[in-house]
Amino acid sequence: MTVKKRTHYCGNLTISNVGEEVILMGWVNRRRDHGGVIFIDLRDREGLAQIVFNPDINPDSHRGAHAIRSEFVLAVRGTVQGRPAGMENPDLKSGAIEVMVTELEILSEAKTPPFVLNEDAEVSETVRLRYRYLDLRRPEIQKNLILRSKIAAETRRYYQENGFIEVETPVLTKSTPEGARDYLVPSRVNPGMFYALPQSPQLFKQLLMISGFDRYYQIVKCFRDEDLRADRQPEFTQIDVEMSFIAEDDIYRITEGLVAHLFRTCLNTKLQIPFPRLSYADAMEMYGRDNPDIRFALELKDLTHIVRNSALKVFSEVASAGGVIKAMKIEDGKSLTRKDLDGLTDYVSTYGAKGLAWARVNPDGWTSPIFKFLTPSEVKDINNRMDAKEGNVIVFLADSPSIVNDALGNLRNHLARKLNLAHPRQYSFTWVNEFPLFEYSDAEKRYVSKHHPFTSPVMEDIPLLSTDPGRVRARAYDLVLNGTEIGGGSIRIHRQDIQSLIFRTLGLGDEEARRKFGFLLEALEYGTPPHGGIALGFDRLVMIMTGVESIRDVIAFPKTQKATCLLTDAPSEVSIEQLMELSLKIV
RNA sequence: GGGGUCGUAGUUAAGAUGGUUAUAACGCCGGCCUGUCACGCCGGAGGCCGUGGGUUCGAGUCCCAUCGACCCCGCCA
Repeated sequence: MTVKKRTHYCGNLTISNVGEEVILMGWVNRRRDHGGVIFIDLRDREGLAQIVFNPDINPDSHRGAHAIRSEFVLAVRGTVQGRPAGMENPDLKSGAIEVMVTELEILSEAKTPPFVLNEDAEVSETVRLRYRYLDLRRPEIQKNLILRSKIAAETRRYYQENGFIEVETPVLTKSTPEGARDYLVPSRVNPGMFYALPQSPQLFKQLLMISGFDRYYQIVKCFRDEDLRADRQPEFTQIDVEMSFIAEDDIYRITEGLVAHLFRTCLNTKLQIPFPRLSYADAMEMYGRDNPDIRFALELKDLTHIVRNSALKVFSEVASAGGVIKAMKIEDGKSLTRKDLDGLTDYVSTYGAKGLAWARVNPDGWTSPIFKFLTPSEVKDINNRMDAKEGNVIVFLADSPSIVNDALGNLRNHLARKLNLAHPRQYSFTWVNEFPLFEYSDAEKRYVSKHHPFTSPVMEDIPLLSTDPGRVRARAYDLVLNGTEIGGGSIRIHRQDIQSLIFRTLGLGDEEARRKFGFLLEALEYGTPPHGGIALGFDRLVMIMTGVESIRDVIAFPKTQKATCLLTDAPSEVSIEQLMELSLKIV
């Protein structure tokens, strides 16, 4: 056989290659047999090229081409020629040319694939994941992973050029309390002992600052044994960053620079930096969530002061019980039918809301189930507060602050999707900061860190640690893109005494703190620079940059919602010998 | 742990109120076809209706359980 070495990618051939003899290797995307001439679309990662088998030109190859089926792997030698006039295919990058085959070698035959993968045929995800290696042949998926690779490469380039050092941290490490459930790995040489897979390299990057690396980054796998969602996998990737001798602004600036660099180099999109900043309190007040999508307005307005003494009991009773009444104005209320409005009540019920009131604004009042319970002045005050005009719809929710914010904050996103208020190709970033340091856990009956226990409190709030921990603000910040938290970080505690104070507030005794984090507390005593950092959710960033809805579409071999792999069938049982070697017994 | 949607040829789906042999499209196989590109035309094969139980003279269809996929709540410092 004389066919030897590939000379070109199929998808890269253009009119400029006409006349050249080329050797292509790739998969059969589709075969069109006309009895005489046979056309095959040959596919590789760069695209398609039409190759032609003509009995008059090369009878041998033409005979061989009869046996060819979908997904066979071929090597062909041939000459690039311009297509006859009128035969060009404008849908194909290489549509102006074709390759007249002079020599064919079938490198590999293929079983008929379980699903057609050469067009956007809809296939269930179960089948796709079962045969992921075939699914990954589809250009749409390849495109995502190729962009992911580029984003990773540009991330490394950016941090390298800005004086950051990539350091790898252990995957087998120590289980720590607080935070997500750990994945555990038994130690054979230490029976009864376990490593944990890292939820993030948090402590290691702080130790690296103590070691004097000054600027660290890493693109790193993290593991959290929690339930999955459309944007959550048990193993995921972070862009992890830490810097010494800095404050919040330094993190903001370097991170804005990264994101702008990535969008410019990978999407050819110019971002407006610096990004706007929003306090946690303002975000909750205006948007009901700490990760607001600010591509659209739909702001929440507090009406509690207006309806506190209303004859409408749901309002007055909630207000006197310490709850709030908030409302949202939908500009184009006419697009919502009565049925739609009732549907919104169902929607908010998943967030614990017991009901949702609505009002259509007319010139002479409202069309609303609650209209007759409100005084004309209450209606007028609400209209003024909401800046309501004819044709608007106002929705109201009365409940505890957390339910109102949760329900309306999610309803806000829901409505934006339903009414197409958010442009998919618009990228609206915002920083959210001044988070509370702690939140009270009803389940554990104690304060827990909202970010993590190494987050520095705002200095002037330190006295509150002993009197009112819930009011202590953290030097923490999240980066939010189009309503998704794509990153978060903080300025860390660099003093051992304050770190101990925080542990105590969390209900962690000195002895326990020593046992769990002794190495960090000790390290803090050996000269620790002020430091802080951030971690960006790499998969989520790639999701938004590729425009896909599922994190599984940017991960080559993702897990199902039950955290299994349909391809490898992991997790699976292990032999009794393996268990014995690890001193493990299944309970 | 909880709520919801779904499961029928290889794939995607249709199968009112239970009733002969379970449909269609694409794919697959065979034949014809020398300019197609979602090629076309003719013919054909292909099914434990996710699984197990129940109701019934009779179940793809009704009931119960169970398995699996997806979305959501809780959870995710």
